[in-house]
Parts: sequence; C-alpha cells; structure tokens
Amino acid sequence: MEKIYLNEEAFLADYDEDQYQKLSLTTDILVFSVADSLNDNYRRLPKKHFSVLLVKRDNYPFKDKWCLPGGFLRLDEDLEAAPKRVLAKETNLHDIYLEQLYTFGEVNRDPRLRVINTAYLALVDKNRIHEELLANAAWFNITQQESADQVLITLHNQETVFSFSAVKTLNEHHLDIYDYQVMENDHLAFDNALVLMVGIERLRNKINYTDIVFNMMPEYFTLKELQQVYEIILDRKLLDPAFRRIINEKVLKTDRYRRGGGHRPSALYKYRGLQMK
Amino acid sequence: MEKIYLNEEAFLADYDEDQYQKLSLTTDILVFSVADSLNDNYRRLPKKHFSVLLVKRDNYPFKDKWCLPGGFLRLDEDLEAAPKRVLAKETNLHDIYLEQLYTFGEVNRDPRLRVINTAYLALVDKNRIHEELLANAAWFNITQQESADQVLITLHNQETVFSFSAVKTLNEHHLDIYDYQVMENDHLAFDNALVLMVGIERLRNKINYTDIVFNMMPEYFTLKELQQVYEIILDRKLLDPAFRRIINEKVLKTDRYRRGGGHRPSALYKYRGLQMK
DNA sequence: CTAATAGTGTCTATTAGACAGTATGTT
DNA sequence: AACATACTGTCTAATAGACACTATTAG
Repeated sequence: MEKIYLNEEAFLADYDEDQYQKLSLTTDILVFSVADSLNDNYRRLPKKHFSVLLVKRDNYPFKDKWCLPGGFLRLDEDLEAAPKRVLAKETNLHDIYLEQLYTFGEVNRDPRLRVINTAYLALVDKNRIHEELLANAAWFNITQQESADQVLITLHNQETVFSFSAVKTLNEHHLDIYDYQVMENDHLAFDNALVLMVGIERLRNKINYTDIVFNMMPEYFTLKELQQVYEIILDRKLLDPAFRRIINEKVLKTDRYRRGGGHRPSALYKYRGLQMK
Repeated sequence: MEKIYLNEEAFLADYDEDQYQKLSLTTDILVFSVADSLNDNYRRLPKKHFSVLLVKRDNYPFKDKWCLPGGFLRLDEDLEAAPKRVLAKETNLHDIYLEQLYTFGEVNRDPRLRVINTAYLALVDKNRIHEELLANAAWFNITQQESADQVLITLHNQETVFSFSAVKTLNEHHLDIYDYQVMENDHLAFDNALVLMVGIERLRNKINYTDIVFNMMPEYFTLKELQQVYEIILDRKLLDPAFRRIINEKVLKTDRYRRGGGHRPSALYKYRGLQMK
C-alpha cells in the first residue's frame, strides 16, 4: 500500500531509495576512425581502412580477449560523462564526436553481476591522437564480407587477425531494421561483437543523411579522400561526378593543394559546417 | 591493485559485486497511436489525430502531473522485458511493436534517487485495445506547431488541454540531428517532454525508410487512411498519385471495399510484409 | 443531380547513374 | 613520354512533384 504525502518535500524526506533493486551501468565505446595503409608505388593513393579501437583484457572475465574501451558509470556523473571520461583517458582528447548507440541489457550479458551497458559511438580523426595509445589498446582494421544473410567481419592489424560471423535477419521488433545473431566469436569479450555490428549499421545509415563523416576527417582534405571514407564505410564504389555533385554543398574549396604524387595536384577542402534546412 | 586469478571460475567465485556503485533503471514507454475524430457530415472522411498514452501520477514526486507509463527494471528480467510488462498491464496486449528510443541519464532527472531511464517507443492500433484503459490512463491528441527554431506541442483530449514549447537547435553531438531545450512545461513529469519530442522525431524519420506505420494500422485499411497517418506524423500534405506510387510495393489490394460514405467506395488493402532488399 | 472521395494518366522537374573526355602533376 | 590521379561536360535513366481528368457512390 502506497503512503499518501502532503507535498513533494514531505515525500522526498521520507523516501527510501533502497526499496527498488539496484544494478550497475557500464558504458562501451566504439571508437571508429580511418587509417591509411603504406604504399609501395609513390604515384598510387594510399588505401583507406575503416578501423576501431580495441583494448586487451588483462583479467577475468574474458581474460586475454579483446573488448571495447569502457567503464562503470559513477553516481555523480551524467550518463554521457562516463564515455567522455573513458575517451579522454584512452586518447587524451576531450572533444571527440560522441553519440549514444544503444543500451544492452540481457540478464546474463556479464557473468559477474547484473549490468546494463549503454554503448556509445565515437568518431575521430586518428591523426589527432599524437600520444602513444595505452599499452593494452590497439587499432584494428575492419573488413566486411556479406553473402546472402551472412556477414563475416574480420579485424586485423600488424600483430593480430581474427574474425567472427553473424546471421542478419529481418526483424522489425528490434535494432533498427536488422537483427544480428553472432555465430562464431572467440576473440571479442561480452556482447561486443553485437555492439560492433550495430555500430557499423548505424554509421552506414547516418553517413547518408548527416555530416558525421567530417568528424573522421582532418581539417583539410581532398574530395577523393572524403570519397574513399564514404566508400569504405558503405563498402561500395561511388562514381566521382555524382559524389562531387552531392558533397559540394557540404564543403568549401580552399586555395591549398596537395601535391607530390606524380600526378595532377588535388585541391584541399574544408567542411562548411552544419546548415539548417 | 587488481588481483590476478588462475581462471575464470576462480575469479567469479571471489567476485564481490558490491564494489561498484549501483543505481536503479526505469523504463518509459511512448505509446503512439492514431485516433479518428467524430464527423458531422456523413460524406466527409473522419479526421485522423496522432495520439499518445499518458498516465496521471497519483503520488509524489510530480503528483497530479501527467507522465509516460513506465516502471522499474527487475533484476531477473531482460531490459526489453520491462516495457513489455508495463505495456501488457496497461493495454492487455502482448504483441505491441516496441523499439528502444534512447537512454536518459542526467544526474538530477529524478529528485528521489539516481536513476537511469531507457525510453521505448511503442506503436499500436488503438482499435485493438478493447478493454477499458486503466482509470489513471488517457489518450492525448498531439498537435505540433513549428515556427523557425521553436516547436509548440499541444496535448489535448475531451477533459484536458496543455502545451509546452521547446527550442530546436542544430547539434551534431547529441540526439540525432537536433537538440531540444524544453522551455515551458507545467504538466508533464520528469523529462517526459523531452522524451516525447525525441520520440516524435524518431518516428518521423523512420516512417520514411521503414514499414513501422503498419503497426498503427488495422489489418484492412484504405490507401487514403494510410496516407492520412503519414500526413499527421509528417505534419504535411502528400499528393495522392505520388503516395500511391510509392506505397504500392508495400501493400496488397484485397477484394473488399469500404462503402457507405456517399461517394465512390474505396478498396481495402493489407500490409504485404517485410521484404528483404 | 450533387457533393464528396477514389483512383489514374501524363507531363515536367529534379536527381542519380554512367561514361567519356580533358587537365596536370612527378619521375 | 608515361602513368597516375584530378576534375568536368553531358547524355540517359529513374524518381518525385504537379495537375487534370475520370469513376462512383448515398442521399
């Protein structure tokens, strides 16, 4: 039976906050960026890679597996402050683009305790991270192979390669339009493989109707570089004239050029900034 | 200093789950539907309204204000089970379309205790709710007025009318493309006004690239009814031929007709179901 | 017959896709 | 000169917007 109070102050004074069961909330951050691969032929443009930041776990559970950077939410900080704090610690940067991705809360997603995880998506220009990464963190390039309803994701860098697969099903009752059933995953901790798939999906969608890509770009960039970033995220080739037509309203041409590649120099552009439509 | 364990079992056996600070998680549900208004002229089509289900609070905090239906997450249920349980209690239906909207976690959003709120968006055909609503629940029609960067939302039904306004700003760092600053709000509890704006925004976006509208439609409907639902959600008129061209691939014409309106009968259609593209 | 909605044909405007061509650097 | 990328012009295809027209009912 609920008590009746005279006013809000009386209610709050008498309130016992332990009457409801409590749990912990963690945050995972998908830090996406773009990497250039080294090139043998001085004339060729370096190939772009889509990459994500992972951390190697040094204790149980999932000891020695890779996982997304993250941590527990403190009671005195806003929800979004937690991923910001982790990002600042991990990259030394305070102004990284961050958006909430999804909150995962299966009963058994953590073997230790009941924990809810709010995943965030962060986009950064990797060149801004001057400091060395923490010892246990590393960038992994992402390659995706799709066949019918099966997706194969491979994560690789100089030292390590691993992959996992997932079945993509139409499901209007869950995450956006698709549901993912992660099949083989021996290397990513917790439900991080699922988080990664949902994040890639979100980025792929939003790249088409927002300006978020520019958070992965340096201040000055060529249109071809920008196009390559769209191409690795969307995982398909775009036609130059069409791309330039569409992107034109979002960028500003500068008087600078990038030269030295054994071919015609390319103009450098800047992001024009958000426009209210 | 972190202890080192021999294996995962040893770690879990020794694990003290109270070492991290704990909090409560609640869930709010934005139940959207569509209402017909009664008509004086037998020939005219009934006007459609976009509506949301609200509950009147009968105790502190925010006593006598309206709020979204919701409740606390139990430790033994998956995150999504909480809104499902509340919806089942509130509407007596178990198969309502439900998707996660956003997780709100400002430190002071609840005056009682630190609480994180995961908001869900639910869409339902109001005609399916045969039982009377619980005594403290009511449907409110939503009307929106936009002027420049200001949005005025009015909620009204036979007994009650109230409204609140919000300033819409471009902000690439938060909820989708826009940020809302709720200005005057004397009737909705907690941050429910913000949740409502974010939910309307989400629905408006997703209606264009998903089939979620059909969750608000009865099994059989005319194309004009469907068009009206699009129109009240998007808050603008659509042209008949264009709408029919586009929607055609999503619906199936049946051999039934709706007649009796003093004009040409209209064919009834069914939803064709999700198509993998 | 009238007022109202149902439904279609077709022209036009806009946007996207494709291809071929010209431009201009470094070695 | 050769190779590679930079950049543009223009045709075509597909899609969206607009309008006018025909069809059909209850009263």
